[in-house]
Order: sequence, then C-alpha cells, then structure tokens
Amino acid sequence: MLEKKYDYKTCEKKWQDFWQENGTYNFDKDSKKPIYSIDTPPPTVNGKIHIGHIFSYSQAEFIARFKRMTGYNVFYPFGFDDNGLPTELLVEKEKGLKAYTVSREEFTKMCMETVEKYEKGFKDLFISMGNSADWNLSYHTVSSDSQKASQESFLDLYKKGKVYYAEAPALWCTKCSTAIAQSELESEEKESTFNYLKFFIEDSNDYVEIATTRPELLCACDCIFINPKDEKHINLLGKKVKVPLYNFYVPVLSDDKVELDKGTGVVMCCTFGDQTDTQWFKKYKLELKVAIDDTGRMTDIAGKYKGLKTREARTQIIEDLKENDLLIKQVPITHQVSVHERCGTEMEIKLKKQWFIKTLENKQEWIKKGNELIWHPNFMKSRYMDWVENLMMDWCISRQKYFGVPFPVWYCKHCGEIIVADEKDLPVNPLTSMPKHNCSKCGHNEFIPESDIMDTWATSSITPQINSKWNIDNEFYKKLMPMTLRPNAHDIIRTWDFYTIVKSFYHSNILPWKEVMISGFIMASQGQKISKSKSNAKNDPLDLINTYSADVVRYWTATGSLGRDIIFNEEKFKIGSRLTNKLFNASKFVWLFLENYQPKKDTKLKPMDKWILSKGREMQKKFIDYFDKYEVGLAMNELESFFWNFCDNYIELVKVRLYNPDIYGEDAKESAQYACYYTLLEMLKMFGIYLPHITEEIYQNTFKSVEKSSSIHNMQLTDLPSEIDKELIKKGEEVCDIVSQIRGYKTENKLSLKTKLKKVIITTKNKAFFNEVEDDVKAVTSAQEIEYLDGETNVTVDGFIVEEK
RNA sequence: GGGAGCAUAGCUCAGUUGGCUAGAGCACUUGCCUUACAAGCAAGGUGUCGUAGGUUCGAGUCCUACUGUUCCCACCA
Repeated sequence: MLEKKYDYKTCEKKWQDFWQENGTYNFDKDSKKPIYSIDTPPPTVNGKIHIGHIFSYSQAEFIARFKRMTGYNVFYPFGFDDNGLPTELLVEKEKGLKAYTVSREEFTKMCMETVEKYEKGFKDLFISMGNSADWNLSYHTVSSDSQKASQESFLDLYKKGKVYYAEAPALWCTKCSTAIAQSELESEEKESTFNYLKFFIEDSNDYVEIATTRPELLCACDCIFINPKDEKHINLLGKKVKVPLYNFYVPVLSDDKVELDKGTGVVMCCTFGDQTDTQWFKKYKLELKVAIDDTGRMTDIAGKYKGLKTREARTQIIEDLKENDLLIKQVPITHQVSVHERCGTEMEIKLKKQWFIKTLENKQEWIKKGNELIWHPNFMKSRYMDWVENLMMDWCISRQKYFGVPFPVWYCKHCGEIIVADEKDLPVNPLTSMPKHNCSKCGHNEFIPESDIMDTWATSSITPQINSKWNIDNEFYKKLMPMTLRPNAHDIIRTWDFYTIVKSFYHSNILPWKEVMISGFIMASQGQKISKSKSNAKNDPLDLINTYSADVVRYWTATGSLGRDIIFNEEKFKIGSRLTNKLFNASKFVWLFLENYQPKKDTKLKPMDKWILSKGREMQKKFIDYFDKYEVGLAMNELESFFWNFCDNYIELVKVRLYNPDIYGEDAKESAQYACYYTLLEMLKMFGIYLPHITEEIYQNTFKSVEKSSSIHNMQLTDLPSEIDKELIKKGEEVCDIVSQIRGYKTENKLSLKTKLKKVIITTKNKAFFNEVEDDVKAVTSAQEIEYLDGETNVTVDGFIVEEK
C-alpha cells in the first residue's frame, strides 16, 4: 500500500541508501550480457558543481538507465579530474597564497586535502541526484593508478616519436606563469587603442607611420613589414627605420601577410606580439628579443621600464612618446583578444623548451576519425572538424606548475640527453628518484629532473584507457575498448573529445568510443551562459533539490532536444512537481484495484483496454526510437503525454467498471485490471529513468509483491501485450473525443460532471465499436440512454437530471 | 571573415522520412468539492509557422537568397 502523500524528503534519501547498499547499479564483470560502456567525463575539481553540470550529466545518466533496462551490462564509472592548474588555482584562492610561496611538498599536500573535501561534496551531490554510476568504479586523475597510466601514455608516445621536447614558441599565461595549449584559449572582446607612431627613416627627416596596440613591445622590435604590393611604401624596402624611444635601427622587409587596410598598412614585428610574429620569426630567422618575463614584467631590454607590468609600461611609454613628439594620434578600437580560459589573462607567446604532442602532422587522420564517430546530434561534428582544420600548434603538454602528473623524465647534466623512466618503475616522480642507469649517450650519472608537470588534459584524455585497465588487464581492456559512448557538453569537444581521439589513435590506432553525445548549455535569461559568477541561489543545485526534489530537477534536465542550449526556466520545475504528484496519485488509485491481483495471460480484453495497451505500445516504440537517437527529452515528452492521457481519459473511462464488478461483471473488471497493471508497470519503468526515487517508492509498495525484482531499476522494459493497431487507436480516440464533447456540454451548462444525462445522441461511422464500449461511455458521462446516428463524429445531449441534494 | 544552431500562440517549447482544419504546457477565462489527486478535474479563445522566391498534386517540414539571434573558429599590427 502506498502512503497518502509522497514525501520526497525522506523517500529520496531512503532509496539512495538502498541502491548503494544493494549495489543496484553495479557493473557485473562476469555477466554474459553485452556491455554498454560510458566514458563519463570526470568533472574538474575547481569549486562548485553548477546547474550546467547537473544538466549535462543527467542526460548521460538517462542513457545508462535506459541501456540497463534494455538488456545491457552497463559500465558506468564516475571520476574526478583533480590534478593540474584548475586545482592549483582553487587551492591558491582558498588558502589565500601563491603556490611558489610554500614548498612543493607542502603545496601538494594542501591540494590533496582540498581535492578530497570537494570530491566528497561532488559525490554527495551526484548521489543525491540519484545518479546511477557504479561508485566502485570511481577514479581520480591524480591517483597513483592514473599517474601510472598517464606516464605510460607519455612513454608510449615518446617511443613512437609522437611527443617531442623542443624550444618553440608556446602560448604563455603570465598570471599563471605557465605554458598553455591552444585549446585553453578563449577570445574576449577588449577595448584597446591604436597608437600611431613615428618611425624615422635612416638618414632622413621623414618618418613612416605605424599603428600599434602594444607600444610596450617597441624594445623587442625586430623589423617592420610592408606588403610587397604597397606602392606608397615600396620605396622603403631595403632601408632602415629608427625605433621610437629606443633609437635602434631595424630593417624594412616585405611580406604578403601584411594587410594594406589595417592600421597604416605598415606593421612592426616584435618577438612576440602575436602568432604572425612567430611565423615571421621562423621564416626570416629573426633575432629573439624577450621584452616580458614569465610573470608579465618588463625585462632588461625595456630599459627604464624594466620591472613594470606590461600595462604600466604601456601607459608610461605612451606618455614618453607624447613628450618626444613621436605619437601622432590615438584611435580607440575594440578587438578580440585571446585570453587564458582559467583566469582571463591576455595570452603572450614565449620561446621556451616545452614538451609537445604532435597533432598538426595528422590532421587528415583526425578528420577521418571524426567521421568514423557517430555524433549525437550530428551537427556537433562540425565543431570538431572546425577545430581540427584550424589547429595552429602542436599540443603543448608541459606546465610550469606543481600539482599534477610529473614527466617520467630526467636530463643528463653533462650532455643534456633525455633519459626516460623504465615502464616497470612507473609511476615515478623524477624530483625524488633517479634513473637506474647512467646516461646512455655519455655515460655520466648526474641528472637534472624535469620539474614541469603535465597538462591536466594529458591525463583526462586517457580516461577510456584508465577505466578499461589498459596495460593492467588486457582481457578487460579488449572487452571494453572502444567504449560505447562519450557524453559531454559542447564546450569540451576541442579538448576532451579531440585529445582523447589523438591518444587512442597513437596508442592503439582505434577510436576511443563508438558514439558521442553532446549536450547543450544552460543559459540565463537573455541567452547568457550561467557561469560561476552568475550562478545564484535560484539555480543552485542543492537548493533546487531541496525545493523541488531530485526527481523534479532530473525531470527538468530532460527538457529540450539534444545539443541545444536551453534557458533556465523555473516553470519546468513546477510542471515536474505536478507530474510526480500525479504519478503517485494515479498509482495509488490503480492499486486500489490491484491488491491481490495476479495478471492472467488469457484475459479477455474489452475494447478500451485493448486501446490503451495498443496506444501504450505505440508510445513505447516512439520512446525507444528517441532513445536510440539519444533524444532523452523527446522520449520523455512521448511518455508524459501518454501518461496524462492514461489518467484523464482511460482511468476515467474504466473506473466505474473497476468499482462495480457487481454491475458490469467480473470479466469487465479483470480486463481493466490487466490493462492497468501492465500499462502502469511499463510507464513506471520508463519514468524510472527520469524519476528514479518516486518510481522506486511506488514499485516497492505495489508491483514488487508480484514482480519480485529487488528494484524497479533492475527490471527490463517489456513490450506491452498488444499490437499497434492504428484503427483501434483511432476509434478509441473518437470515443475520447465524444466524451470530451459531452463534458463540454456539462461545463457550458454549468453542471457538475456527475450530472446524469437523460439521453445522448452520438453520430459516428463506428457504431459497432461504440456499441461494444457503451458501458464505459455511459459510466463516464452518466448518460442513461445512448442513441446512434450515422455520420461524421458528433454528439448532442437531450436533457439532464439535476438530483436534489 | 569562415562555420553551425535557432526563428511556430503572450511565455517555454513539440511537430519523425513532405500528407487531413498546425499541437502541448504555462498564463488567461469560465465552470466543477467527481468514492486517486483542489498541488485536482472539465471546457474555452489565441497563430502572415522570421521575410522573399523556388520544387511539388500538396511545404511549418525540402531547395535558394535575405533578416534577426546564439554559439564555435579565425582575426590581436
């Protein structure tokens, strides 16, 4: 028996504990069922989980549940990405210190503690959302196993020549004081100023005008460029010009990349102002002049500006240019600049020795792999393709940071030879251990450890390998790889998806997964992203769970279609609450008539009972079709509208039969019981995907006594016992239509719905069918007599009886 | 500048490979305490399907162009 009211506050916790204790969602290693594996992205441990995470993770979770209920042994691990820059930034913020102010050991310890604290919070939140991951399969990218896998991955690439150590221009964040990768850039619109400067021509009183937004780089100027087709400036070619304030001379060169209509059509080249400068640097073998140090301050070559932050230097230099009559004019502009996604700092370019993974040389392969993958929705593939086609640099994986996976690398102090660790010694920390052999090149035995750590993505990009026990359990690896599905939001296609494809290809020449499912973003009202800075109590996951229940929050995450951004709209939560309330009440009601009922296969069905089964079967098919396309929201729409139809039309039609077997016969009751039993059971299973708590509560108190399965979530979806009979469905709908018209008559006449009608005249072309269901129609409309006419569907009412109270 | 998504009722959105008179919920109006649910039920009005062409017997759906909007990428002199 069900309680009178459903109390989510106690029930949700109760069932969450039950599932954990019973291992309801555990992966069965020995099962014979086909495996469906999900490569769940481990969330970055950098603070709070916001509603966007909940949205994206729930969508994938629905798939896990669906597959579990359709014959698969679901492998659904949940991990945490807890190493690298994001964690360091979090710890620095929390502790109010900078990593370099404490020892490396001490900082690492702080990181580990912080990570543990946050992960507990993350895990609790996902559990309280009813997430059905198998928590026994949890993993951490900073764990020893992950570090080992990550270092193995590095060594494998090293042996295959896919990773190299070189001095090459790399993107640099002066705030985080580390190299970063192209994928970690974000563009931001910024206000800036074009400063038109005078570059005097050697041995002349003439000058050439050059517009620059970065006058602080004057000291790093190597040359100036004109376009070879620039007739106005072509006579400058071969001459030298004097760099303002610094008064050294640089040559005038020409290059096609110079745009005639930008600025003055003449550009200064500094090492490095932007990506074009790095290309010119290589092409013309220019001199390296470093104006900005690792932390964003001016260097020696800046002269009097040394030690100033770049912005301060810029202001000073502009003052000085004005004073020396070298500044012609200033024009304000807005332009898109690349900033570091983690901190918003404008990106610089630095020439330093870094480790790179080759990505540029295999563009064609990345495109091929992208095409082999099945993308849900398909249009998201173009984001991947766009990214691959526009790749400019190899993937820089070394970070000048502290908390992360170390490179298993030393350098010979004598000859500089790179010494890598033996695979059997992994994981290693080169800072605390030494190579086991002398330098293979020069035989010396003094080494300098690599103190950099790896990009966090270098580890995250092998989650399929980590979870499938690559190099640990070969049989298991073969069973799981490639994984079936990678679900993630569209913002990390260029990182997670791309890098994982790169690694799997280099390691094993396979795709890491067969399919990817890309979910959208949650937007605040005006179509703005809900970022951490914009999240508030109104959309805080915990508050929402408290206010509406986890089931309702889950319901909300199933709105919309896959891949599309949706606007956060609280209305959906209210609709979800209504749905759960209705589901509970409908179940309670139906079970008034199902206590001690045992469904019989040979039950003879009345037409409307056949109708609801057939209509339900039709809905099931659509539901499954949508799930096959990963359209979890559209699948739920089908189920939901069927359910309301079941309540408002079907239950109303048969309730009199259920109440009164003495009048309508035991057969009529049994027929309705049969249809109710199966329809409700199947609906509960399907709703269970979205609303696991309330459906479990209902199941445990009702169907379990008959069905015996320990949890509704361990059951299989089964076809309703009926064919899809389109004719029958149509006829049944005509009955509903007639009933609705009769209700309309009562409403118009301000009558109660139970008012008895003297006579109802139904016009239909399906008189025979109406004859069969006459009891139901009479019961639901309180009509005492029904007369039939042949023609298009219509109904008239001939009088009513108002009973005295 | 290149690419992608979206544009349907006041709001949020469905509308499958083209096929009856374009749907749902919310909101709004009116009524109903009906032996599950008043957090309920019933009934009701609401549309140049962004614009302009095209294909077709037939277009919200396919094609072309345009407009608006969001996102991705490039552009940092």
